[in-house]
Amino acid sequence: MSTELFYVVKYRTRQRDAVLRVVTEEGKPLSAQKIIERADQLCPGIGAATVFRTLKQAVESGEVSKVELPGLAPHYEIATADHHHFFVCENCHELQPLEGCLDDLSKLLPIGSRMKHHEIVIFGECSNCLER
Amino acid sequence: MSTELFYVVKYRTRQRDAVLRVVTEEGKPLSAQKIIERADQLCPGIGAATVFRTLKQAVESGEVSKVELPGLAPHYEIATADHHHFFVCENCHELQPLEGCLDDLSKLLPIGSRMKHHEIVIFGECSNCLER
DNA sequence: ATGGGTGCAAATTGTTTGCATTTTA
DNA sequence: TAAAATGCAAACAATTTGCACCCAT
Repeated sequence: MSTELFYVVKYRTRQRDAVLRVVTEEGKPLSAQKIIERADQLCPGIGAATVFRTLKQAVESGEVSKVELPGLAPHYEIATADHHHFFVCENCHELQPLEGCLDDLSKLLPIGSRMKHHEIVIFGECSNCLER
Repeated sequence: MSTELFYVVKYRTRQRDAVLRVVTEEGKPLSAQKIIERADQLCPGIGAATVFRTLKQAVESGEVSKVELPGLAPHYEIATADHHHFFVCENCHELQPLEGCLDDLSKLLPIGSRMKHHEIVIFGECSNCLER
């Protein structure tokens, strides 16, 4: 009986959990397509709509951050408290979080405008790709 | 005769010229949709396909730069020699070119990777929107 | 039996492509 | 008359939505 209840509870949350597990375990932002692909491995037959719905809700609840970078589809990562930017490998298209930031951005700001936030992206080739 | 020839020559380049004229005259990057809209005013009935084709060719020839920013559709501007970034107003979604840049980006770079280029984007509210 | 979660398929949006026609040289 | 440009409509990719259904409470 208790095992049956356990199974039932697991079933109820299986799909949405799979999505969040994928996002959590990766440690770096993933595109929706990658998340769908991996969630489908954990949970075969999961619909893309479910993945998108789950991501949207998780972003709204603050559990997940939507990472938007130039020229790339939106990526998703588990929300963290720290402020960070990304390195984008132009070869393999993987992202790497960067530590630290530059703080003198305001000197670039147009007169009369107010800065709310900013984005810094470094493009190049990652160590993995350079080794080959 | 000569007037007829003149007319013919003008006709031949009307559509593609309209696209480049729109991009040139604006002085800041425009989205494809905005370009289509304005080109259609200059040159009613112009097809979206022609606009996209023209933009693609102009980018390939180096005449126009494709500007990709986080969360925005690609924008297009007349290519310039100088390196610059953009301010994005989150209210009206207009872009403003920024002067200057930050030069110590490499300190953020992951070990073993090579930087090819970078992007800095400042989001906020522009002076126009703040005044109201 | 009520309501949230789900998959499917249709709708949407933005862009690209194929193709027949027009225009140009 | 051969090559380039054009418009239309179909194709496309990524995401969203409508809807009927399943399943837990």
